[in-house]
Order: sequence, then structure tokens, then C-alpha cells
Amino acid sequence: MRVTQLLIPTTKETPNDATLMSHIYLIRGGFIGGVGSGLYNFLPLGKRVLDKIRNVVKEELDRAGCQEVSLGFVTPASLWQESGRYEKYGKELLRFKDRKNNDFVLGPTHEEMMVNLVKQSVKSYKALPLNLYQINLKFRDEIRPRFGLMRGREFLMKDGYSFHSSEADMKREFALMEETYKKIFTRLGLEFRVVEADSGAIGGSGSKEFMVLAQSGEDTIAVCDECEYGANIEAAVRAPKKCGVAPPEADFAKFYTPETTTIEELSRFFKVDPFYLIKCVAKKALYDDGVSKVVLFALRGSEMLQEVKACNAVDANELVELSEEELAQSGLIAGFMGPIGLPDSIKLVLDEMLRDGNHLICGANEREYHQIGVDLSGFEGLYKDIASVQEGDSCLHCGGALRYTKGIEVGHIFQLGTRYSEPLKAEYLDENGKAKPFVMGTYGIGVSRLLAAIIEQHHDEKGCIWTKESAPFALEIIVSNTKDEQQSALAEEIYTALRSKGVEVLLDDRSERFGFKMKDFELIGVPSALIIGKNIEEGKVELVKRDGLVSELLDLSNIVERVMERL
RNA sequence: CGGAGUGUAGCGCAGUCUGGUAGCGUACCUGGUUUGGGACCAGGGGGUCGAAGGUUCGAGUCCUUUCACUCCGACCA
Repeated sequence: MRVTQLLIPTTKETPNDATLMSHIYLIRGGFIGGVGSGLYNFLPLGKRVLDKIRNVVKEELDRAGCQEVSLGFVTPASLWQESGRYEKYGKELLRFKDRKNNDFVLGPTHEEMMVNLVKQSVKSYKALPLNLYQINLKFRDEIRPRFGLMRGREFLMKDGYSFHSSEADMKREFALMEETYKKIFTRLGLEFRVVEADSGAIGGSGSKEFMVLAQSGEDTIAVCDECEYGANIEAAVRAPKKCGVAPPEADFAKFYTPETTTIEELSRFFKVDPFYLIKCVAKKALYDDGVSKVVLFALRGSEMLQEVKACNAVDANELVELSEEELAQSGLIAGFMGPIGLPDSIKLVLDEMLRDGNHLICGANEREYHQIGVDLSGFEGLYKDIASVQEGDSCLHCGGALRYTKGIEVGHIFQLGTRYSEPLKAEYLDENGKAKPFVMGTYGIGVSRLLAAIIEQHHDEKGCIWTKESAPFALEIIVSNTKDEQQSALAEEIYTALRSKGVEVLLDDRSERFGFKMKDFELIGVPSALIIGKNIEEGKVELVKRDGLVSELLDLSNIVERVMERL
């Protein structure tokens, strides 16, 4: 393609709202253009990259025996009501009505649609297993869209669904998908890590995320340096924790503690390690049909509440902050809350670390008072892991130290089981003619997010550096001075020859100055540039690698072969 | 959802306090010079000033309403 014929609106100016490098370069390089909050147009260059990524995804999936389909974008709400997710999914689900006043949703993911499709066409165990996928637009009405393609509202996603007649076969496919995903991300030139994850609104168990390692990542992951363990902070576990400091021995008693409302103040007041304090966090748990419940989460003062774990512990759709009034109404006193003597209306969840804990101090549920010498041995209650893994905690598997790192979630695979097939009554007949629900798995890849992820990992201060399999073109030919007929003619000749060999070449034939064209090349990030300019006098042209900007002079004899060897 | 802010040419902004001809940079078009690191000269096109209503002889500017977008927070008890 010729630059003079392509729409590549590059700019020097950085968009005002862009903070991430991927966002800045994708817009400045003319790959994408913003249309609204979290909405982007893909321009020719962006579309080419998207297609490249899409092809890698498709090739590897097809090789693994998956089949591509394309499902309707607009989904009847009835399917979502049947699965129970119409309520559960929350505000991110865009709901609307058609002219006949029927309810619809814009699919944020397509479990319901795919189950419905398979339910209609698969009746026998003989047709199983089956792995169907699509690469299509999704819409999620994000709370706060930002970071360009990283967290848009409309995005391109590959979503796959597998159907099996047994748990074991589903697990086999799950492992196959893990391997397939690794191949995909490796081909795209990404440095990534597979981590254990929370299943969130999709449901199911045993899910894994594929994290592209980048400082700008929105997810925090805990990784072990000694072994392979890695997990999203929302799902990370650790070895049991002990405290090196001796516990404060005291008899059970109420103690006057004026103006000590924080763990820090309390620790100072009693000169006690926060490990022996009970931190209480009150939240409002939201359920279907507008039902809500006040929940008190209790954990050791040294720990932090992990909200996703907490949300799962009470099986809620969402946890929200309590307002001052709600807190007062529920009978709780900020700063002096404790698990003992709670009003009946409040649900209590205790962290596993508190089980049979002794020599503890907690709020007395009375202003200015704390309980000391609290002994929870045999204390009945709901114990769950609701604490966040912290840096320096020990790995459950090998005892090594865990540390945090940041990642961009580009893939997520789930073992669903019968989470959708049962409520949607998607069944097949087994060998004995008995109806059974499909055992399912589901697998996603954020295709448009991958564009951003690649740039986050591969850029410099001048622009994008696309990896081999994601680059919009393999080579850019830059004519230094288009008015120079010798240069232009040679460029045309090499351009045509390379194209006939199937090389994807971009020819910058604009009558701009040399510097201008170089800046655009550096911004756009095509892996190599062939510069046809002054060196032509000595029978040479210059090949520049975008990564590192190292250049090499090439002799004009057999130039096509020489260039192809170096791509 | 809470807090803060911004809407004026494709993009980035000034003008608003103190009402009186719609501006600047960049990008774009035409002509010319220039051609190995975002060049220069001359000329030119482009605006429902986010929207609606109000005050006024007169509103980008003042008042009311509304919409959109952006930033920060949502780990404290």
C-alpha cells in the first residue's frame, strides 16, 4: 500500500485525556480515533493490526479443533432472565427496549446465546465434545471507561464455549485451551503469566487469567519467586500466617478507649501488634430484586479486606459502602465495631485467620469502648478467606516470598460445569438415553485490548514497536526525496518486486521532507524501514530496524533477497 | 455513586470576571522555494461558541435548566 492512498492521520499532538503510552501512540499514529466515552473507530492501520491479531487467534484455535461461528449482537433479555444473570450482571449490562417494548441486552459475553444455539442443535452425546467460538463486538457499560482500548465500553473479544459429557473431558479441554492460549500470546510476542483468578460474574470454578506483564496494568497479581505460583490478588492464597510478637494476655473485659477509631490508634493505645486486633469493615451487600443486607467483615488488624473475596463470601452481586445514616440505623458505631454482641440484622463474616483466635481486642459496639481479652475458641460463625495476600507473605506451595506485580488481563478461561446448561435446560441424551445437562467451559481473549497490551510492552519514547505477527506491515519503504526521479523509480521497483513475493510493504511516497517521514515511521512502528536516499549514489540503501533503530547499509545487487532475509 | 473540572474550527486552546465585528497555534487548500530528521514565504477555506429557555436594543460572555466529556476517589470504621 502507498501512504498517499491510505488514511493515516498521524499527529504531533497528544490527546489531552490520554495517559497510557498505548492510548497516546494508537491515537497519534492514526490507528484509532475516539468517538465517545470508551468508544473508538478503527482506522485502516488499526484495522490491519486487529486483523493480524485476530488471525493468530483464529489459526491457533482452529488448529486446536475449535469452530468459529458468529452470534447475534443483540440478545433477547429473556435468555438472560432464564440464566439469572439479568439481575446478577449489574449496571454494566446495557438493557434497552425495541419498538414493541420487548427487553433486550447488548451482549457483554455470550454464554446464554451459545448455550441456546447448542441446545437447539445438539441432542446426543455422540456430537460431543464441541468447542465453538466467535470473534465479535461486545458491549460493557463500564463504570469508568479509560486508557483507550484498554478499558473501552465497546470492544472486540474472542469468546469460546465448550460442551462436554463429563467433568473430566471438560478439564481436558480446559488444559488444551491453556496451552493454545500460551501459543497465541507467545506468537504475538508478549511476555505474560498464567495466574489463578476469581470467576466473577461469569461464574464457575477453577478459572485462570492470562496476564501481560506491564507496569501500567490495572490488575495486581501476586507471584511467587521460588515457584510457578501466580494469582490475581482477588483470588490469591498464602500459607498460614503467624505473629512473631507475643500476644497481650488479659481477662475478658470492657475497656475505656476514647478517640481510638483506627487500627493504628488502637495499636498505639494498647501497645499491641495489629495482629491481635480485630478490624471490622461494614459493607452493604446487594442481591437480586433490590434486596440488600448489612454485613460486618472481621479480620485481624494486620490484614486488608479483599473486596472480591468478601463479596463471594456472602454470595452477593456487589458490595457497596454504607452511608453515615445507614451505619447509624444498623446500630453500628464507626471505630468501635466488633463481632460480639451484634444486632441480629447484621450478618457477620470472619476471616479464616481469626478461627480459634485468642488474646484479641475488638470494638465493643459501644462508643469509646473496646473489648479486651477476647477469645474466639469455638466461636460459631461463618469463616471465610476474605483477606488480601500481602507482599512478603509466604507461598502456600513452596514457602517462598510472594510479591506483587501488575498485569493486563488479556485472556481468561473458566471451568463452568453446568452453571448455565442447568438453568437454561440445555441437555443431551447420554449412552443410556438419559437427559443430562452439558458440562461446559468458557474461554475469552480481549482482542482489541491486545493491541493496547502489545504497545504497553513494546514501545519507546518515539512510538510503537509492533511485534512481527502483529505489525500492520512487514516493511516500510521511505523515499527520501520523491522529486528525485532516480530514488522514486528505484523505490517503485523494489516495492513491486517485494509485493510480488508476498511481502506486505508500505511505500511512503509522500512529497514530504525526510525528517517528517522518519518521524511517522517511528510513530507507526512498522518493524523495518528501507530508506532510499542519498546512499543510492554508492549503490546502497539503508535498512533500519524499528526496535533499537539500528541501521545497516545494503548493496543494491539482489536487494529484494537481501531485504527478505532480514525481515 | 461521591468530589472536582471542562464544553468555542479536525486537534490543542484564548476570549467569559467587566455584554458591543469570532480569535491564536496546529492541521487543511492554492502557488512558489526547499528535500537525510516534523522547513519557509504568500494567499485562502473552515464555527448552530454543547443544547434549551430567559434577561437585554444587543449574549460566546449574565440567569435557569439540561446533556456530554474528562480527572480524582470509592481499602476507612
